[in-house]
Amino acid sequence: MEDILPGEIEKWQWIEEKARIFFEAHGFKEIRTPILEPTELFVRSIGQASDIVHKEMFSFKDRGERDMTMRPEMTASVARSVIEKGLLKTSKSLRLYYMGPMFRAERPQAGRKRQFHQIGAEIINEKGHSPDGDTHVDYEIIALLYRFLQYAGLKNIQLNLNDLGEEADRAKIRKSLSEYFSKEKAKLCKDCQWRLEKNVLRIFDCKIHDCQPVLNKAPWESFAPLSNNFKLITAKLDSVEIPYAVNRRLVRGLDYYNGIVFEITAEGLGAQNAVAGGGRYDHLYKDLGGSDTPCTGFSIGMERLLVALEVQNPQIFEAIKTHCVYLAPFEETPEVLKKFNEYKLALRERRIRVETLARVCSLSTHLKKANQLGVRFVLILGAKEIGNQKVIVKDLSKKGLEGQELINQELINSDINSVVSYLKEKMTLC
RNA sequence: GUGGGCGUAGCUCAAUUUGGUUAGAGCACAAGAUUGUGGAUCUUGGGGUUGCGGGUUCAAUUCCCGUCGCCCACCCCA
Repeated sequence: MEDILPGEIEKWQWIEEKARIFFEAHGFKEIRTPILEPTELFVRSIGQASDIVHKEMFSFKDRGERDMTMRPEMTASVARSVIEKGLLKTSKSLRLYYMGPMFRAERPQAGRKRQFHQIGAEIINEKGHSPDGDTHVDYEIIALLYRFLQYAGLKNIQLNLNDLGEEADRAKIRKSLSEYFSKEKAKLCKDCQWRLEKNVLRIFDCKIHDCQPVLNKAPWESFAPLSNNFKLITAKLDSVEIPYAVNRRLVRGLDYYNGIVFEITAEGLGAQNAVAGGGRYDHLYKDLGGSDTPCTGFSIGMERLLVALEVQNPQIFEAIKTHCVYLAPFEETPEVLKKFNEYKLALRERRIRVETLARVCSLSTHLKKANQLGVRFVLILGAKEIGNQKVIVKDLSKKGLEGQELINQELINSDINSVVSYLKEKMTLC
């Protein structure tokens, strides 16, 4: 588990702000639930046989001997909360988003932490408009995820889709797959033989070389051809030019998924290249004691998203620098010090971050300091400026005297708002 | 849960092969050269329980045992 320190936290604040703006604009409301839940919640939702439940949860008994678990994902917690608080009694459907820490006790690896963070969204009990039915909601959640990642600045987004089949057919599909793999059992690795007993779909995740021929020859298509709904969804994605690939071997490790599932991968993440994943889960609410509630949702790994963004474009977080002004008074006259304090106060009152050295020192020392602090703009203030009724705004991103501008100081005195808005405009332009 | 690798200054590493003086360097940090224009250079300075515990030895960063942590991959997921 990791500390997130100043210098790094700005990136997190940046992506969190983007997420809030984006999801609120799409009609989603934030939900926050406790990190601790009864273990039973995750066993019933994610599934007893899943890797997450049987070997990756931080679980313990509390003082009342209750079995508690630190949440390994958020969908089950959201469902629990919606059912418990009766949110669907006062509104027919819900659009919720969340962000926060999740916990899985795995062996660490590139792009994998035991405490990691997710941003996710769920569309709950929203029926699509006929004649497309629920497929419109599936399309919307996929498009939402895709557009958000674009908005965050991610490039080369690879979207993979699969259709796990309609509920009515699921038992049949599993049975058929089990029959097929049982015949080939001798050719499968130990893990796959275990999966055959516990959860046959997961066999498709196997990367062992010797298993591949058997997996590739699995007659998926004859048992579970792509449904009409799936075709409707891909047609919609085609129409808005969201590229995707159909991957019949994409199965997910959380048992509550049915119907369409999806995953997004990005480059630069090592072996753990999945940035986001999700899908339809129509039976979770009923399994947890609620009523029949069709749902779909996704979650994004924040650590992986930040890594991918930085790998693709190392300059992407530079913009964070611009929201700050350095004040450089370098002559110790009463007039300079008085002006210095006026500017400092005025800027801070307008919530512009101001950096400065506590003591008066040479201009070159000030500039050096401003540069170290990663500040973009410097307000230069000396006796000459006082005399000229001007102040110098220096843009450090430009070399030499190129990025300097003079502002009439009377303007600043008579209307501080105009100076602040001048600076704010400069900052947002960056 | 499985396999491999690594723990020495804030960071990246050297010294360990063959045990031997005060554990070094670069970067970063602090002060100055430098009181009107930054990222450079030079000088000086502060920084270490060599992951932790035990053992062998006159002597352990170095050898042995244990332990903890981290990294990479598998499994699986974000």
